Amino acid sequence: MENSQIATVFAEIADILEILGEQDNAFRIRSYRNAARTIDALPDRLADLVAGGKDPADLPGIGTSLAGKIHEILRTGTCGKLKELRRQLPGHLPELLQVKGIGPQTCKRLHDKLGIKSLKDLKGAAERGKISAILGEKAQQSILKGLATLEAVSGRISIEKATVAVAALGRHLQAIATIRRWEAAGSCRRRCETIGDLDILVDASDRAKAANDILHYAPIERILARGDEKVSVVLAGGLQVDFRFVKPDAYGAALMYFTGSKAHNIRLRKRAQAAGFKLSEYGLFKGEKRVASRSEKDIHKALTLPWIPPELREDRGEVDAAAAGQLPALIERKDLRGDLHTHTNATDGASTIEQMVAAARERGYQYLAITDHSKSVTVAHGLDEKALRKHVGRIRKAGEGLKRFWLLAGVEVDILRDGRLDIDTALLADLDWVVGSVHSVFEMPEDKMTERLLRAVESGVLDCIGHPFSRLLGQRGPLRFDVDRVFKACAQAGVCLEINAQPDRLDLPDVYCKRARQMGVTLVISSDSHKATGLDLIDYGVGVARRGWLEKKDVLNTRSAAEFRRYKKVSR
DNA sequence: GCCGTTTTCGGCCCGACTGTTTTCAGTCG
Repeated sequence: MENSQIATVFAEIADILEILGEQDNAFRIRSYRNAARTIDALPDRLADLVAGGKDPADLPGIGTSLAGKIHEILRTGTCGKLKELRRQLPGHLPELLQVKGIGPQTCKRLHDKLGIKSLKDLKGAAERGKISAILGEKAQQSILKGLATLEAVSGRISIEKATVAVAALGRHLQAIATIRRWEAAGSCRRRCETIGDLDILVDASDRAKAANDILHYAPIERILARGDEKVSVVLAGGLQVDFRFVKPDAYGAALMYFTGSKAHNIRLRKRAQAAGFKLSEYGLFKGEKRVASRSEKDIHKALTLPWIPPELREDRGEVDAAAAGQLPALIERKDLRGDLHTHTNATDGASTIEQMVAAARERGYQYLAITDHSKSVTVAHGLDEKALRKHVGRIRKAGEGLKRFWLLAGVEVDILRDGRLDIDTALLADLDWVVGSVHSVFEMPEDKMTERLLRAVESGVLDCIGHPFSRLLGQRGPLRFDVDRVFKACAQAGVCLEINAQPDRLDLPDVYCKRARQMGVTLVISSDSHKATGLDLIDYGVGVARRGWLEKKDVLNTRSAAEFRRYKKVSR
């Protein structure tokens, strides 16, 4: 039983209670939502904690009643309260809340007046024009648009696409004379895996003029809202962008507020409140008096906290850690000394060995591992033993003449369905760096997948597991295996876990970085680049590592070539 | 339904935008 499954039960209870709409329930509903959020953000599996004797009521926002329900959910997979509520509200009404503009009240009216029970019903009613009689013509249009958005993208884009969109938008904003300063906040600044919409902070000397100029940005397809404080638009392709106008003397407060996350903001506001302050996007107030607002640092300082890096702001213990002076010194891109997972034109890459080396040296690296695919990955023209031997010869030759640069001859070897590797072990033992990855048979019972990975880890020839969950964001879910057993085996065998920086992978995910570190596993951040310029994608991996609380010392490829050689000598 | 270094009762994060029961409820972030 995963945390998200437990959280979903509580979230659905909250949704149904809200649709049923009994007024005195408002704060009970909030309790269910708080509990769902708390459980979702836990770094460890609640099921394991409870099995280990932990009382769920020790968690913040969870008391005896919810603790009882947690035990019930762990035992039966659901809870009686939810079943009873579902009887009171037949159909799939909570799914209507996914449509932007529909909240619990509207949901209830749609059900009571039109008998709507599901998204499908809603779409039918909207298309036949039945909604306007109840909610008005504008609401009907808004619902149709909301449904289209929901179907089109299911919302989110990769951090890479968002970063590119911000850069393009930035060129437009830069040229507007009335804009003094601007910055992307929100999930983009926190470097989340995927981005729902962009929040852009704008400090302008003349808001009306600035808004007018902003709206001339060619990719804007539709204007959603236009007020004194904010302008919301949708770009071609469906990305929503909210521009927030802020005063320079409240810039820090606004930046903090719009960076989020929501859960982090709530945590911080409660801390402010407990100290007799009020915190909003306009500043930190004591009564009517504003005591801090210009910069984030000012506000953190007034709350007796050090500045908290945006990547940590997820309400995963960062506020308490800050208060205790125990924030990690997060790893930075400039700490990296090499890249340990790259491809060349020998398989599915586009660049030669020499081009990859040149690109690595340009980036100040001291070492680079070439790790092309092995024979099972036929679509990538993977190498068999004979081809690999030849390729390794070429890599070693290319490395011979290099001064102060270590070119490692490696491979990304396939972990077959039974856990064997698809290249002869003797050959693997001769290589400088061996990444083992799963590229096929992703669906397997959890215990079989665990055995598969354990066998690979314990083979004695692997240096690292590549993209350990083999997920593709928005396309393929993560491998299911016993995370604790596999991580523990990695720690014991001295096998690293990779943070693969490809934007559609970002694998290990951030919360598992934290867990792996706690269990004593060494981590590696790799670009998995298929061309020379692709080495820069490693930045997205650094973002994941930072979100996973990692420091320089936790990541192997922050070590100098000399230190890395010493590590290699003792590891296998 | 949860919680407590003023409290076991009486609170619970804060503000903007939209549409229109035109004074505020509903929704969003």
